[in-house]
Amino acid sequence: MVHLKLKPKGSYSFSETSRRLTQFEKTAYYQKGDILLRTIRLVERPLLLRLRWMEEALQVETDADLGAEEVQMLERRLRRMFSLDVDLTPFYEWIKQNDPVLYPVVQQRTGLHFVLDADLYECLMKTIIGQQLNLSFAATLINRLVEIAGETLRFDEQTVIPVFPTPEQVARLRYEDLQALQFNRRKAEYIIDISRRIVEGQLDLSRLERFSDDGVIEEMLPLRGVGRWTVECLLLFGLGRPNLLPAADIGLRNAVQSVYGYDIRPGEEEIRQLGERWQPWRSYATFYLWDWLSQG
DNA sequence: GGCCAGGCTAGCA
DNA sequence: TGCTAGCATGGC
Repeated sequence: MVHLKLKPKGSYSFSETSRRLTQFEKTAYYQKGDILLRTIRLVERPLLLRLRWMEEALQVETDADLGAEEVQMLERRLRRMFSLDVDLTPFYEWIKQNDPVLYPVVQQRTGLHFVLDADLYECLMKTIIGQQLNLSFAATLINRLVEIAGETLRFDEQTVIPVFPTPEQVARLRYEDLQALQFNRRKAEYIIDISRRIVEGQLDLSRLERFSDDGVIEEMLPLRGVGRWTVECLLLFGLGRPNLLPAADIGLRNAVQSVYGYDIRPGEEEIRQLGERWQPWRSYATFYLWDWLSQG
């Protein structure tokens, strides 16, 4: 058994951060009392993690038998997933000085951090599925894909937790399998075709870590099913880039309209202009506005 | 019932 | 180069 105790840098609110995972996203995380269950793959190997917040740290347990190197790898992965090394103090100071309208929205959520997906493949698949759908239906479809293609790990007698499928597992599906789950034909093709490209070695997502934001956009945009918004989500929820502004996103535009009191919904260009004052924290400004939107 | 969802592609001018 | 129908369904 492995037990990690991961302390965050700066002010970190686990209740704010995890609230989104169980109430809002409704995929990947499962609540068992005060424990949060999550499966991830550590070098292909599926692990069931038990997470909880105690003594101002993220406490992580798994029954898996891991070597010292794997434990280190797991620790790095989790620090990154939960943004434990992102100190938001300068962000709060910056918004206080530069954006009095956004400041109350930010202040209400002090300590709220991004939770990244477990890996880039999972993030890409979820984002493509979520294109243009309302979030609850998107979650339904994601759960159906996980169920049809992935394996499961057992937590206790009654509780079995699914593991997000590998590209190999999704590549084996037929388009019709996903259509039967109420995916539209084209979305079924995007998901399976991209998975097959990864399996065949034509697409290597791990290379993206080293690219600039624009480099990632340039690399990913030619893929069928991947538009600008999808890459922006990959940069936010897969790579954790801090200064990304998905200016065309309908949710961000709606939130800006309400918070800043615009008569009509602002366009992409207006969002870009407004976003200038959030530099170099545009990802977190966006994230807090999204959260404001889903919370009211 | 109608319109909109944290879009994207293909087809057309 | 720029515009738009169609997608598959849930939620309001």
